[in-house]
Order: sequence, then structure tokens, then C-alpha cells
Amino acid sequence: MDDIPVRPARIQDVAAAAGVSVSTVSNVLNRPERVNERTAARVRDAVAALDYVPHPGAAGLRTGHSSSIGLVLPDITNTFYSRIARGAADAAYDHGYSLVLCHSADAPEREQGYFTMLVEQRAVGAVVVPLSADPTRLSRLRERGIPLVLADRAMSAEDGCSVSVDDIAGGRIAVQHLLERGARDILVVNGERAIRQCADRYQGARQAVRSRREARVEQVVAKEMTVAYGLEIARRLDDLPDGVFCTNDFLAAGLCHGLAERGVRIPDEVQVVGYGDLDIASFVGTPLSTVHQPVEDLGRAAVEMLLDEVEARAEHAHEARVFAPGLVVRDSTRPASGG
Amino acid sequence: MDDIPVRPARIQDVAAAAGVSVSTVSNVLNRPERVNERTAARVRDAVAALDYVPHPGAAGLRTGHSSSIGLVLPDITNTFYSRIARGAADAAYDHGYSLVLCHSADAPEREQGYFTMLVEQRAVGAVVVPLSADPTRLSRLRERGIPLVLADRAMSAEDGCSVSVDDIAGGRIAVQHLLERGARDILVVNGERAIRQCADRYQGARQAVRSRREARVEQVVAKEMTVAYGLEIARRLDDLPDGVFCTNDFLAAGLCHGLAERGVRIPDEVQVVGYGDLDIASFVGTPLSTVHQPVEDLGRAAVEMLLDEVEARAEHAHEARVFAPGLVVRDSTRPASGG
DNA sequence: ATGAAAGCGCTAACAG
DNA sequence: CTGTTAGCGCTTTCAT
Repeated sequence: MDDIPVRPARIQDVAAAAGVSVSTVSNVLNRPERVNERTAARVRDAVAALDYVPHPGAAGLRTGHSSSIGLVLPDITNTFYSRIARGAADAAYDHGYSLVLCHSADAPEREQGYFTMLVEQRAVGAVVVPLSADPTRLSRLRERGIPLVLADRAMSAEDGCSVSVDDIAGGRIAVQHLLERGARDILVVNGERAIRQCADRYQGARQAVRSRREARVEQVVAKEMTVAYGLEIARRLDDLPDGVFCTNDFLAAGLCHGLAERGVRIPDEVQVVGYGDLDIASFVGTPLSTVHQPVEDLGRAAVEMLLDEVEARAEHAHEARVFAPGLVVRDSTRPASGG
Repeated sequence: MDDIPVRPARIQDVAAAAGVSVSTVSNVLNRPERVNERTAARVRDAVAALDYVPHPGAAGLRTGHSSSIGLVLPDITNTFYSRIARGAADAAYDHGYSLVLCHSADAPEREQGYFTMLVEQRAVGAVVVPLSADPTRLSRLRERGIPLVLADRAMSAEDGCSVSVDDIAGGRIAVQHLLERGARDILVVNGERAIRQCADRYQGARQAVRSRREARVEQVVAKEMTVAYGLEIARRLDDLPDGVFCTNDFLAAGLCHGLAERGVRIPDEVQVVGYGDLDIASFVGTPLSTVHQPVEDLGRAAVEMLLDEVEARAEHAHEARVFAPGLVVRDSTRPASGG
């Protein structure tokens, strides 16, 4: 029983073994209804006997259809992106496509290099989280007519499909939650205004506050959305608010830590809501209430929209699909007080 | 300037445009030395003019060489695996191969499904983190002569290449560090003995202790390696050790939290070292000293060993490559006291 | 130095 | 219902 790699069986070998022609074998495999059940059975036996594995690459050469999808991400080790990858991988697997991982590593020339690679492979399409909003960087793909759907980035629906999470809604539910739990003096600890997500989350926060008499909101902007800056901000706070919405969980973790240092009790004195539902959210001293984003769904939907475009070219309508975030309540906001 | 997807130029079109034969174009692209510089220039112009992009898939059909590598992982959202993915993606990109992401999702039948997919695609090889140690699950690939290298799993060097991190060394340096910082009464907070990594790390810990007079080590085993169990263990501890080695950062984070609850000061009363250098390590109350694993290197090396096997079939020698972990010193162990 | 032609494994008309 | 045949885009002898 040596393992000398044998040249794999081809469709011809199967045909010979089954005593039929290659097209019959092809039909058995692809349009079984066209072939007599008896012969089909013979063919299947031959397939099994020879351990025949079809070669979709060769088929694609003939049909013009490839079966690989590109997934272009800035950084696969970032939880947000790896969750997109998981969703995309699941969807691709379910539909029988293979996913080519393109890790652009925040390097524009590498992103372009991957686009070229996808063009070479005649990928059926690509799900991409582009490095910047500049749409011309996508032209490499566009010019070749390779369908793409953008993830976590806006795109006008005429230009193609996109998937994203509704950050305005996210900000709104976070602050609504604080208000429901009795907070009235809300502080938003945000990242830079220029970041779309940050601006949106703050806008949502304001919407929530407007709907409530006697509630007020203020904003403080951190230079970076890190634990360190969250800590810093907590240390410098003059008057304590009774509710804080941090627009990401790192800021929130740092802030909680800083408040704890000052002897401030969470949630009794200050309630805190984070954003993102990262692992870290459940690890901080007081487990963090936070906004959960259905990121896997983004990845899955992106692939499915792509395949719809590919398989139904004509009827396909571009769509900018927006997913709703949800609230995860943990210890950092206190049990409903009816306030 | 409409974007009506034009049928991409083929090598024939280039040949026609340049007034040469297809084989000359092919030569210009693949063995430029064989062709006259003047004609080569004409061909290159035609390539540019037509925006010709070669089709490696078609070439592979002829040559028998594909250019895709499979990467099979239990869970791409797990930091450890996504870091492997990053290293592997970088290496694959550098060498001009495409990486097919296979997310086995801890489901054996799905893992097998991916193996079949890789066989179909005639992948040149695969880097795999198998779901279990059972080697027969790899036979699908083996029988087809698809080279593979195992990551984070042992394999006898006759059977193929593998890459892993030296967990014994990891345990040793962690505890050596505690000893150097004056700790003498060491507690190892471990995961289940059956997990190879856990057993190895403990073995390393014992090695370190043996080398030091008057030092002693004890072990407590957590049911799961989570923050919650770390916390639990800290709460139940009867007599405090002066040094704790947790065999992963989650346990360590929970433990630190639990000690803080009891008013124990870290590192003054108890010094703590974690394992893994996860993000969380720098987020816990007292930033955690921990053992860093060069995981990206694992991924990169795996791909490179694979390509060596592919490209140098004959001279290739299987190898079980073991990487050395390193120590990251943060606040949870105190500055060297010369103890 | 260049070209003609065969064929990689498969599908899809088109006949029969 | 089944077989014949012509390519898909490319590389590669083998001639010239």
C-alpha cells in the first residue's frame, strides 16, 4: 500500500471504465435527469471505483465560470474583519465557492496587487473592505467587470452592492438604554469626528437625548480609540456624568478602569455603555454593557449578494444593505429602575 | 466611456496585434531570454495596449501546476489562528500564490469537505491546523499526493513538515522570570492535563523550579481556560503564593481580577505571568507580563516549507520546525530585585 | 529566433 | 438517451 501519487483519474478514464462516452459522464455529473438511470448507476460506480474527482478549473475554462471569490481585508487579525471573514467563508462554503484570502495589510500597492491577482484568476467577484474611501482604487476590478460588494463602507447603490451596520441606530440604542436606566447627564466619549462611524454614533446619541426631556449630552473626543485614552479621560473628568457612552469597547475599558481608580462605583454612580462587543467587553472589571454588531451576517450577506449578482446578472438590483446593531446588557448599567 | 465588460484579451489577440505567433508571446512572458529583444518589445507593447492579463488557471491546466494553497483552520476569529493566517497570507503573496481560506468551524465533516475542495482545485498544497490529532483525517489529502504542513500540531518528520511553538520552553521562561524576580512559592494555574500545550507548559515550569534551590511549585487545574475560572481560583486560594504562572492570558486576567478583589497587590504581594500575549494582556488592571508566541512566523514558515516541498520535490527534507516563545515584561511582575 | 500544432480536463452544441 | 466533436486559454515539443 504505497502512497505513490497516482495521476488522478480524468473524465475519460471514467467513461472508458463505464463503457460510455465522456459526455455521458459529464451529464451524469451535471444534468443527471438527461441520462438513463441504469447507465447513470454504471457511471457512478466507475467514479467511485476510480476515485474520480472532477476538475472545476478545467470546467471553468470551458464554461467561463470560475468558482472563486476574493475577500480583500485590511487586516485579518482585527476581530471585526476576521468575523466578516468567518461569515463570508461560511456562505462561500455553503454555495460551493472557494474564498481567496487577500490580506491587504493596510498597504495600497498590495491591495492593488491582489486586485490584479483576482483579475488573473477570473474570480467571479470580490468582497472588499477597501483601504480608503477613494473609489478609483476599485477601478482595477471594475474595468474588468468583476462584480464586487463593499463591506463596512458606503457606496451609492448605482455603483454596486454594499453591506454595513447602522451606526446611528447603534448610538441611539446605547444612549436610549442609559436614559431608560435613569441617566440624564450623558457623556459621549468618542473617536475623531472625521471617522464616519464616530460621527454616526454621536448623531444617534443626540437623537436619543432629544426624545427625552431634561436629558443632556456632551461629547469628549479621544485622539485614539484605545484603552489608554479611555483611562486618561476618566482621570481628567471634572464633574461626573451619570451615564457614559463610549463609542468603542477599548475606550470603555480604559474609562471603567480610570473611574475605578477614582473610587467611582459602576453602575451605581456612573453607568457605562461601550460599542462593538469585543472580547474585552466581558473582561473588564465590571462586565460591560455594549452594542453588538452582527458582523458575521455582514460577511455572509456580502457573499450572497455577490452571488446573486453573478448568477442573476439580469434581474439583479444593487442594494446597500444596512444591518441593525443590538444591545448587550451586562453589569456596567444597572438593572432597570424605571427612571 | 461606458464600462461594458469587454471579453478580456487572450494570448491570441496579443499575438495578432504584435504580428507574431502565440508561442512567441508565451515565450516573451515566460522565457524572455529566448526571444529577440526587438520583437519582445513589440509584444510588450501589444500586451499593454490590450491590457492583456494572463490566465494562470489555463496555464495550469496545461502545465499541471496550480497556484493556490489551502489554509485550513478551525476558527478564523480566534486570534491565534488569524495570526497564522496573516503570516501565511504574507508568505503566499510574496511567492505569488493565492491562499484559499478554509474555515472548518470545528466541524469534522466540513474539514473533509474542504479537503475535497482542495483536491478538486488541484491545490499545490495545504497548511492545516487539523481538528484533532487523528492523522487519518488527513488521508483525503495524502492519498492524492497533496503536500501538507501541519501547524500547531506535532507530526513525525517522516510524515511531513510541521511548525509549532515550544511550549516547554514557554513554561520554563515564564517561571524562570518569576524566580528571577524573587518569587519562591510558585503556583501554576493550568488547563486540563490532556491538552498537550498545558502539559508542556507545566513541564517547563517544573524544569525552571528544579534549577533553583528552595523554590517550590504547585499546580491547580481549571476546568476551562477562561476569565471566569481564573477569577474563581483566585477567590478560593487559601495561602497565597508569591508567584503565579497562568498557562493562558484569560486565566491570568481572571486571576488578577480575583486577587484585586481580595485586596492583594500585584506585583508587590503576588507576581503574575500569563501566556499568549493576547490583546487582553495589556488591558487587565495591572498590565500582564506574559509569554509571547511568534505565531505569524508559524504561518509564514508553514507556507515556505510547503513551497519548498512543492518546488524542490526531490531534495526536500521534511522538518518539524519549532519556534521559541519570548517573554514580555509588563507591570504584573516587579522590576528585577536580584532575588 | 520564431511558428505550427497538439493537448491539459472538461462542457456543450449538434447529431444520431 | 447517447456519442462526436470543437474548443476554453495556455504551454510546449518539434520544425523551420
